[in-house]
Amino acid sequence: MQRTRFSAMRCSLARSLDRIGDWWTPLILRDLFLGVTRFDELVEDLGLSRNLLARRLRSLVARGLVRKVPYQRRPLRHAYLLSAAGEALLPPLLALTAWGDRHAAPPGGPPLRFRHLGCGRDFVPVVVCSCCGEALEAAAVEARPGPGGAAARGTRVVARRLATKAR
Amino acid sequence: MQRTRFSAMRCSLARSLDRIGDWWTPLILRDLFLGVTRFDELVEDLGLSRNLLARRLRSLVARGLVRKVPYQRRPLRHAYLLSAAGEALLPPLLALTAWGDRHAAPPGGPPLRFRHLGCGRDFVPVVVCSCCGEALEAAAVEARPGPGGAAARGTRVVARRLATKAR
DNA sequence: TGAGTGGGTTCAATCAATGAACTAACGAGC
DNA sequence: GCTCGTTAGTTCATTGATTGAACCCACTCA
Repeated sequence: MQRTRFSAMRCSLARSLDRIGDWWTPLILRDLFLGVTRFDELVEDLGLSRNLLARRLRSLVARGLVRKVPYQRRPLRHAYLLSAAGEALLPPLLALTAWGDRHAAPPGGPPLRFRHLGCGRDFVPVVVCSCCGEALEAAAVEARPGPGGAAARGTRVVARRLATKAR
Repeated sequence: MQRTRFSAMRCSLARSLDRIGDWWTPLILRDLFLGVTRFDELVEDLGLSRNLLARRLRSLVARGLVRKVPYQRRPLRHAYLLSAAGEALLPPLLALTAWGDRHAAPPGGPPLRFRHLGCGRDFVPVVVCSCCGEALEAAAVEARPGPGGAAARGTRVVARRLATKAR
């Protein structure tokens, strides 16, 4: 009767959520990106229990999203830094943040702004098509079966549904 | 001792997670987008308890991400459809899915492919800068304080850290 | 009248999160 | 040598969330 894990599902969103879908995990990753990288800083910033933070960090390190790196010796102390895979999560999380700015904004406007060092300006993240560069909208996206598809838990009905337009 | 809600945090990522961060919720939204829109279909596809699905759908409808729409009368039956705000979540979720394809791929390759009806080709979602159109990378993004920022829970340390580079 | 369908609710058992208290290694100062 | 302060955790009881099974109800069709 353990909580259902998503890792076995034949769906990349489920497999992403298996890595970062736990309560607090995306906020921990955000803090690591923002430079809040030490255990006690994370506890103070987020206000979560030390207990849970330790467990989440262990899991993130084990899955290769975070590295535990010493920032001083004598006494030995560690900071938690994003790995390459962890940094690759930033753009999706930024896109989610932008959704929050638009559809769940806190009083007073966006709490954080982001500047792109490439062009030097404040920006909004936009998700575009890799082929034509156009901004994506739900109505213009069609799902089709991929090579790794299967009718496992999480795609039982979806697999049937997609098979019809397999082409 | 209730589970910490993220809604009061002065951080748009936290406020997004307050809406869709619950266990199962992003997968429910994915299924609605893929056309799995009825209660029993969702139960069969995902394998979650009817109990929990009912609670999640109620919450999504209450928050305006999903609409409950009759698809037949006699007997009256409802389908759950994405609202405009719910559809706006698709691009961020697609970006997260693409991360899963790269960094947590299931055996056999991507389970789903997506086609952009704008250009007619299969694509990968890319998160770009709204100003220059360049693909975003963590190293080229700098966070700065916004108008709605504050040192509440979730941004205690972050707010201090950002104040130094306020200008 | 009886079975079937779709869409839920109720309930007990177990897992996960919370918050407080505790541990431990080390250095600094007296 | 001894105590105090830092940093980074661990342990534990309490409460909340998830699970899976069983049940309910309105409605239709044979």
